[in-house]
Amino acid sequence: MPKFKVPDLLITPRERGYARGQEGVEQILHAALGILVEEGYRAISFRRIAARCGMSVGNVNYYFRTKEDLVRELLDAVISSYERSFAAIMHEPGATPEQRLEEIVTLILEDIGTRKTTCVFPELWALSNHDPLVFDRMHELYHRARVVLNEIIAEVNPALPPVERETLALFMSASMEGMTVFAGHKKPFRPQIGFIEALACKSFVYLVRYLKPGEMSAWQRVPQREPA
Amino acid sequence: MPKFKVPDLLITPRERGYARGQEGVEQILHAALGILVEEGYRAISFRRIAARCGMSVGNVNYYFRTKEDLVRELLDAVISSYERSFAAIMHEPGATPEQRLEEIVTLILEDIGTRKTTCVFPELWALSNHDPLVFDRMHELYHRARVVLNEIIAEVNPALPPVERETLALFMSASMEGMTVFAGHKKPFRPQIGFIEALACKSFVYLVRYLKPGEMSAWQRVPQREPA
DNA sequence: TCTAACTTTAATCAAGTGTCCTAAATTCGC
DNA sequence: GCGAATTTAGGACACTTGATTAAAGTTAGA
Repeated sequence: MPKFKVPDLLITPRERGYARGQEGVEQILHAALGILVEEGYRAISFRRIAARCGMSVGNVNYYFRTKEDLVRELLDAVISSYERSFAAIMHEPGATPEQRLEEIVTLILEDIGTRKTTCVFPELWALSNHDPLVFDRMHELYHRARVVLNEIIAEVNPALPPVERETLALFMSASMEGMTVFAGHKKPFRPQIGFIEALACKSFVYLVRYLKPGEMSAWQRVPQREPA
Repeated sequence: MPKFKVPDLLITPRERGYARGQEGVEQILHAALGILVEEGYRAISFRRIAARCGMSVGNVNYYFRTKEDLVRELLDAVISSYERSFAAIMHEPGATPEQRLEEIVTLILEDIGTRKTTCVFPELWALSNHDPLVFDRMHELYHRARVVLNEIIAEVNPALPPVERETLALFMSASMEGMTVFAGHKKPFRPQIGFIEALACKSFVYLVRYLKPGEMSAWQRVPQREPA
């Protein structure tokens, strides 16, 4: 049903080495992803990866000199895959903004139903609380997602000031991400995803269309103060 | 500004033992929470807890015979605290449904701004993917949150069928939870929380008020099929 | 063929884990 | 203040697991 599907990993080919070697890194990264999905981030180790893809520990370590290298490349492969999907939607010709919005909502809500996404993203969110590198890379991904939403909003409702446009994009993105915990893979509300998708689409389209410039600012009661 | 604030832990007193002992468990649980917040779930260990609250390892082990006991009681103390807050709002007399809805939105969006919540919940979401006990306890919490929302929706829009009411409650809950990653403690959009709160309140109130019975079902295009 | 790329084996070294035990110290109701 | 119940310290046990490396062997492809 969905037009696009996000691939598990987008691995950038190495510039040197045999074809066999490329196969090796891909095996390793897929094994690492498997462990991340099935047992969580902290379970990733050279030993476990080796066991999972029938390699020796030393060989895994040959491809990735340090664990940090490995994890960085793994996250990058996961995240890049999403970025390419967003870019595809953005450059899709001959679709109305509303159609593209519904496409994005469908893409994301279908994607959070996969085991990979349901498991990997909460892991990323938790990690990003302690690891600045993960924090940056993850928010770069979300930024690109919002760029697409922003563009759609600007097309439908050009009078809306940038701050309000961006807040709206953020609201939509966060709403969908939040669904992961409730309507993700094997989650209690996955069966209702049809209702959820419909509600999300309609309420987003309504907001995008009929939100009046300045309205959001007017709603705001007392400005929040930030603690030092 | 918010009427209610969710306490860090709600610890049920033991039935036997000295007062000193009760102090002990509280020290331990607070230390464990601190580690969970600062270093993540996997960092919790008897030794680290002991170090953090100036106790001996043996003593921590005396209060909690196994690590599983400790973690279970910790999560329960965290979660119970929320449940009590929801109950407080539910039984608040003399407030219109809309007022109570705005109160809940404010409570939750303020709460996700605390370091504790921003760190603990993503950890819970990740854990619940692998640990059935965490899964159950966490979804029990969210269920209670939705009960409150459901009641409000039913008051404002009694004609709405239960399924649609529940989907709407879910949508609101998930939208707010999703904000944790973006507008939580030290997250990029925390400063815009005023805008976000306003947008959330207004769009939720709008949905609750003007959603027509059967509308959600009509929007749904093709029913999703579940993979075996 | 011959060299660069791969692969294994085995080992090192370090840190950490939960749990249990004993013996001393302390609470606190009486 | 007595004394039993409770709390504390400290260490020992018995593992598991971790990243990383060195040396030797194998394979691929120009």
